[in-house]
Amino acid sequence: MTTARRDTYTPETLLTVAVQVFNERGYDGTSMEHLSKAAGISKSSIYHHVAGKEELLRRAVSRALDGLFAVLEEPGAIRGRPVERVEYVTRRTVEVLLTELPYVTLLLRVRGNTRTERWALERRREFDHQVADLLKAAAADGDLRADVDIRLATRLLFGMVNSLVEWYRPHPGADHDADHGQLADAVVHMAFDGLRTAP
Amino acid sequence: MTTARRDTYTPETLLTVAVQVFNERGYDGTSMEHLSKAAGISKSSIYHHVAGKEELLRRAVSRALDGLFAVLEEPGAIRGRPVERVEYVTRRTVEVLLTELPYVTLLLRVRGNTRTERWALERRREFDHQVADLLKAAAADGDLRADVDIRLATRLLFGMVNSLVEWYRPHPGADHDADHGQLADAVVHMAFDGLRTAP
DNA sequence: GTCTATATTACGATAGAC
DNA sequence: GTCTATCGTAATATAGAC
Repeated sequence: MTTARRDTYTPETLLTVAVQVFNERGYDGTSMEHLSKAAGISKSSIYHHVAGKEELLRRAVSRALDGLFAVLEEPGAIRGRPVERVEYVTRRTVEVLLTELPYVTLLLRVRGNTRTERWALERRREFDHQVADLLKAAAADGDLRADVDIRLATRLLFGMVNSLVEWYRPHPGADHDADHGQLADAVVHMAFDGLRTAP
Repeated sequence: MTTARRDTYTPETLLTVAVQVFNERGYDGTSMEHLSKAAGISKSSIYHHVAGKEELLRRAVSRALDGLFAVLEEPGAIRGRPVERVEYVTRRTVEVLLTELPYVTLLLRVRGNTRTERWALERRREFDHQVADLLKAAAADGDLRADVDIRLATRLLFGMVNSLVEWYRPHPGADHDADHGQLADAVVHMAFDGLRTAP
């Protein structure tokens, strides 16, 4: 395949740089000047690769959404008891979030000012809705505490999962898959079993 | 005291309008033009009340931080077993977050591009650190599951709590105190006891 | 593919009249 | 306290040379 070293940009490699800057400064707080400095090429050179700032945003959130929706198609998400499927989806969502960290981070910070942003928000809602349906089925099976409001539980669960983007940073030179798996386990454990010793 | 109706702005009443727009469009995505439209006065009139955009941000995040830090001074946060103090602080943090919703929302979205933003981030970290210390003490007492990493648990707990700003909207004409209390109960219950039926 | 130069618009903030 | 008019700067994006 291609070697890692590249001395000319493609839309893909440029995206890597752009998403990092977007996440540091915020999308609206990032100018094409900021991007050009970070990429080490001039502003006009960026326009040679992409149509503009919003295309970079669209590519980034698309990648994040594709990763998340793919989880819902995996065998573990469509077979078995609902409660097991929910746990599977939660675990895999954490893993995708960590693997595609910069892209998901950007997705979760979108506000809705442009058409692209509103489209992203809509697809996010659709994902959340599908997981909420799974939780509902698990509750109907009696596998979740009866006093839990499902809509609320879904939101708190995602709140916990999504908050990972606020602090997680990959460990240099570590086994990322193992790292992500452990973190996913911790999230699932806390969400479903709680923090307390003796319930 | 003063009547609710005001036909001229004060820094306080202007802040109410500004924070709402900031939360809808993002701070960086909000121009003085946007603010002037929302407030129904001209841009230059805004400068009569406040020094500029950043002062509005500073006032807003200060209010949020003051509310949060005040929780740590309450009797329930400084007396009793650590595990009870953690639960108390969690519950009260939720309540303050809901009572001061627009201000805390803005605080939680600050990126660090200006001096004001970096100051806000620093104070937030300090608050988180103090709660982490409480959790640590609760774990030392054996009141939290032994396999839980405290640093991680703190982050997930705050992730869950802070995510409320992403979807909670006050119910018009409802008893807000009761509403907030119920939500706080649900959050504490999920965090400490989990979602599952039979652990 | 990358550059310099520039068009054009939007932004934060100020001046000064009323 | 609010306005219109405007300044200076920084933004997105394009033109055209190399």
